[in-house]
Amino acid sequence: MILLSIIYVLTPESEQQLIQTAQRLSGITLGDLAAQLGIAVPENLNKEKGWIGLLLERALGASAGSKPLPDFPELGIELKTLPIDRDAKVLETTFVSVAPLTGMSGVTWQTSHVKNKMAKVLWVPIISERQLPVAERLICTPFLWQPNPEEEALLQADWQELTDMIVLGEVEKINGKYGEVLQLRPKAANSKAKTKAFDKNGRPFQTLPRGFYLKTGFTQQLLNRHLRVN
DNA sequence: TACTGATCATTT
DNA sequence: AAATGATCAGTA
Repeated sequence: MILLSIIYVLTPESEQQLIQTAQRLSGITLGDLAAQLGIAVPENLNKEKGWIGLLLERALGASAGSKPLPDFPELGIELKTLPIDRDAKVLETTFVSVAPLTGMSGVTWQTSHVKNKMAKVLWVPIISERQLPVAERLICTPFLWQPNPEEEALLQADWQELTDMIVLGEVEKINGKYGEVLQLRPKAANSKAKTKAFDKNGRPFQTLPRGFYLKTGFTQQLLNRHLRVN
């Protein structure tokens, strides 16, 4: 008798189906998953930092490519892997979206990329300690999250503060310390990458592209809630 | 050891 | 160049 593959290669047709498939991945290693998908596992992630995210996208049937859409457009769900250690401590910040530095007149929280990306997220925690070989890293129980009013208020406040600074031409004054739960940091190929922004006199200049990231304390709380529930 | 700034691959 | 997927790694 042949075991049914736990791998889902077609796009899920419902939220429940997606969650069910994700749940069936929990408890298996990245090496096992990659083998079933016929994908080679890198020695480390130095040159393939997004490898785990792409692996999970394929396993769950996310729409391929780098389109400006949620991973599961029909379901309005974004997929995020969450690196944790064996004690369920979050190890990294979570990239949300690139930060527009121009053409933001009229942009509000309601229409922001941050709000829309974080509207509904399927989090897949991965025990991903650096010392652990990539193939041995372990997929944990996924959970679907929608920001509650308090969480959304936190995100909105930080987004507003950071966006206001950008609009005022103070983007280069921003560092990772700003924001309680959401920060603005470089998001680029290297420190020489440039994109257009405006200075405080409204004059265009070239600066490092930035992105919004969720701080680890925030994602840690989301995870803790679900650990208590489960 | 936590955190911020730097960096890597791929696709459009 | 900008979007997708993130983690690396030096230093405070």
